[in-house]
Amino acid sequence: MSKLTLEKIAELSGVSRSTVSRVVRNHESVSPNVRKRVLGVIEETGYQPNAAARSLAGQRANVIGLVIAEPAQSLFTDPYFPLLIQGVTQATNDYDQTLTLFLFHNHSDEEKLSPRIIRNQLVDGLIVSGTHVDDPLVPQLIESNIPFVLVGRHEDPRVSFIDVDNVTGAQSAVNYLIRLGYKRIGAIAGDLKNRGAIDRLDGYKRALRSRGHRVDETLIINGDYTEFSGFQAMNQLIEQEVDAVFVSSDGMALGALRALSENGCSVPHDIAMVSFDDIPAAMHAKPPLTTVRQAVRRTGAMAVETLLDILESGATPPRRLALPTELIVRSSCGGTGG
Amino acid sequence: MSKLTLEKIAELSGVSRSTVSRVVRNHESVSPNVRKRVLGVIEETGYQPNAAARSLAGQRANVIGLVIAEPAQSLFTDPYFPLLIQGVTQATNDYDQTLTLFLFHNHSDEEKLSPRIIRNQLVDGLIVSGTHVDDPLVPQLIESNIPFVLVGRHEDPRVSFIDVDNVTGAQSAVNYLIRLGYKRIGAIAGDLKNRGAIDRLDGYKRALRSRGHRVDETLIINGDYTEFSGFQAMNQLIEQEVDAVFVSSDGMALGALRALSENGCSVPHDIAMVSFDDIPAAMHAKPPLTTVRQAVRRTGAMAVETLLDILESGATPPRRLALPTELIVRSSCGGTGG
DNA sequence: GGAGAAAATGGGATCGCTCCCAACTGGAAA
DNA sequence: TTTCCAGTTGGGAGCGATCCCATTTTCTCC
Repeated sequence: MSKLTLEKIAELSGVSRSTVSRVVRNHESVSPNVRKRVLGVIEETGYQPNAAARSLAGQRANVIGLVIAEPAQSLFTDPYFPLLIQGVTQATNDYDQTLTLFLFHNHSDEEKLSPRIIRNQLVDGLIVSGTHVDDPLVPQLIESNIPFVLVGRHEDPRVSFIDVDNVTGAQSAVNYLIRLGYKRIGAIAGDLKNRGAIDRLDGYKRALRSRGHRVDETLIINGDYTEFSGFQAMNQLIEQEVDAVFVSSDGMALGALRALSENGCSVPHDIAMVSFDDIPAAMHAKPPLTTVRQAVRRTGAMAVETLLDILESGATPPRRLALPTELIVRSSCGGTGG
Repeated sequence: MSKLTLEKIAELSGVSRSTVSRVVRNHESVSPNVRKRVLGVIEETGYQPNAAARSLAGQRANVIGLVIAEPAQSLFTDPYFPLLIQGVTQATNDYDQTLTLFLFHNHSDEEKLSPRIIRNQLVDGLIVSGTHVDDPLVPQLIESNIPFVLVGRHEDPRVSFIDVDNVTGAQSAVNYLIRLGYKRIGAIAGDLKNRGAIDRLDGYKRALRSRGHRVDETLIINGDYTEFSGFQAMNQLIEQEVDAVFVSSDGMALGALRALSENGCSVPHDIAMVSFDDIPAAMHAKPPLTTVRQAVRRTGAMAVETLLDILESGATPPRRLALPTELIVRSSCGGTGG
């Protein structure tokens, strides 16, 4: 079949190019019967507007970009990004947007790709996740005037973001441990280049302080969100004789559990554990993990909705949202969960 | 800064639009000193060609699409797709291509998206994964003449694909069990709408037959690649008093391991296990899994390379590649692995 | 040194759409 | 009936590249 263009549809329905365009965009006034006729032809022929021409001529391409600026180690270890991608694609499908994925595997990718992303005009706007604190990408994006939504909060007041309330979530988890009577509560933190990891650790500290406990830095071990780093960190913590641990992600908690079991420690009998994320595997761990649930898919979908809103109504005022978390009680702390 | 176009670069370097275009595309003849001058201006200004204009005017947009036609249940349970995405993005970054991601969450997505993908001219070509046997998408793509590479083999001789040699891989795994002396070997299959799952089961059967064993259909349980389905399937198999199991994916093997441990069966003492994939968690399972490694990232990268080759040299003859697998011996079968 | 070929360069036409303004329509008001 | 205006409709002018052909420059060789 020959290539379908606006012009061809116009010809077939006996109107002009402009009118067909108006019908397709569903804008401005077109008389009902002309509209119906044109829609009929479009339906029949299966016409789809050419995206490239569209974005060349007008301002919108209906393409949004998802940037994952993570050096990607945990990309497959941890289901966070897959879930985020799911949420984002779900929403882009619903809103008839096309998704372009930019995944930085290392710094040179970042340097190579970011100018392209910014000046290419391939995308109408961007959803940006996995950035580190002080990531140079964010200021670059601000300066370039490209509309974008960050996943995770940011200090700059001009930035729109969707955040998960990590501080409060972590705080509630640690409060729960304190309430159950644990005294010597360690923490396994995530990669502290990461805003979320910082906030979770901050929540841990706040909970301790607000209940009159001292924060003992020797009880805080840094990991990097991988299962293995959780394993290593837990092995260090065991020597500190903690009676409970707050682990910043379920993925690391799984590693921590493995370390404990290899050392003959029973959970929660010898050491209690709370973690963060509520990934599917958390429920099936041994013992099932008490963990702070964050709605990752929801976050992705919200990011898309927020970006589309910005695209339609402008970037000011910046949209700043914090999604709540929920403590899912299972048996890894003893207590109510059984 | 005002918008950078070819014309502007031309002006700045004192040549014509066409010449700059030739420099950018790195085609045809341009005298060395002019080329150098133009490249200098491009470097200075940070010019990036407008992708939309490019694809409108020429034939290539340097955008390739990745279609994941999986109703996405296992998308985050199993690291297969994340790894594939990694491999693909790695390669698209290396080859200066942009990646557009199409994720079908359900059938209505597929129906809605596939015409758009095909006629939109958004992408130069497609990498298609997660399709079922008899998926209507494949014939549609063939008919539409859009260049594409399938991940996983396909009967139609016109289709180019990158396959993993699932039959041989499964066969070697089951042969290994047989060699170790196991007699009553069960199987937990993947979703049999899936070519790979069929092939793995086929490999299992071939191995049995080639060693003179009978295939007992009551020892074959179907799962769907999720951890939970592995758990359920194993619970059924226990009653069949098997002494070994071939599990079609590590994700299901993890569930099977859980079922066994809950039933007080020790691995490999009471029941031996081999599985497929060699995901990162396989190494950390208890006991570490003997499993067939498939190079998923490599598959993704190969798919990109193959597609680019097709884009450059035409789709005929179809490219058909099978990647080898490797049996990684750990301790879940007893035997050499310790 | 000049003819002819090859290499380098320039500019018009074009891709398929949106934007904008002009022109046409028909009904209400004068 | 004429005038006016809102509601429609049509078509020209780009958007920023590529492609192709025409033109100019440079090289080669007799």
